[in-house]
Amino acid sequence: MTDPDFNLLTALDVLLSEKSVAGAAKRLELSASAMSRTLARLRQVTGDPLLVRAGRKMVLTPHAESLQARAKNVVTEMRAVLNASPAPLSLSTLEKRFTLRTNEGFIDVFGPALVNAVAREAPGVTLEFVAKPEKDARFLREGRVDLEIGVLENMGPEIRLQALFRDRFVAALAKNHPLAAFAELSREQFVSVGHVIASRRGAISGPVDEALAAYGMSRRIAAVVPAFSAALAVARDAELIAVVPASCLQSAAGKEMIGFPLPVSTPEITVSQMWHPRQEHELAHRWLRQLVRRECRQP
DNA sequence: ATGACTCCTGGTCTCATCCT
DNA sequence: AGGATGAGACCAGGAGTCAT
Repeated sequence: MTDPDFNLLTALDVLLSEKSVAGAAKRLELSASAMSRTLARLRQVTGDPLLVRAGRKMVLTPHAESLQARAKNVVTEMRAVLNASPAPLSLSTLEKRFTLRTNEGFIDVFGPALVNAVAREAPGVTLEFVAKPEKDARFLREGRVDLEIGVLENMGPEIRLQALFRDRFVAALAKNHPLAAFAELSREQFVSVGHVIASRRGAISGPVDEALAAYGMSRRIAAVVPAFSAALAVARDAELIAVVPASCLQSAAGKEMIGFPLPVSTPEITVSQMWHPRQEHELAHRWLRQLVRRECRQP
């Protein structure tokens, strides 16, 4: 059995990302005709047209879309294997943009410290924080995100993971709330006040409600908001309780609140940073991971 | 070991076709 | 009409084979 031509992988990666024979040819410094012939060989090897006409443009077939992320990974790995001694990392001259996918609560608490640390160590680096409406490993797989930060949940077996800190939920009240004068909150006090909860998907029941149900109790949900920062702001001005991770109390909104241990038991959460294996040995990415770990020590 | 030969791969050039 | 794509013709260079 003969191996396929592995040079085709590079061409496949560029063709799928450019979605154009001419564009891929330009990027690989080939003629359009040569690129066209390469595409023909790829079609023969894969048994799929890969790129098909759609008016003046070309579009990917479903099979090509399914190959896109894998091809990119393989090419990156291949380059890493063949470049045994990468150039040393120079932080002072490093020009790079890292995309971090995380929730806004993390940005509120750790964003400023991370940005300051990056500015000190690598002034040419830009941190781009993007919203995380749902957990999905696709963004890491497809290389659209460099780091994902949050609580691990079905991210896929290949995703690399490093715990940053452990966190627990607390009941946050405005400092001028009548219950704020107490040393701790009883379960009765906890359910005597309306609650505002943060839920990306609009779910209004969680571990706290399950724990309360064990005592035959329930709380009144007065509002559901999409983010912990919004929950704190609403709780502060509407005399509600917001159940948020303790780390959120370090944010600007959180500093105006008092956090009480929950009167019911809920599991701790571990906040981790996650990345794709192709970034494992990349020096700049390794530096970023170390920086995030350092700046996110137990809040 | 070396040179001649053959085959294959991948390049350019050119032109036809398709689409806006 | 003009741009993008694809395919055929042709050429150059590398790799393998074989005789010397």
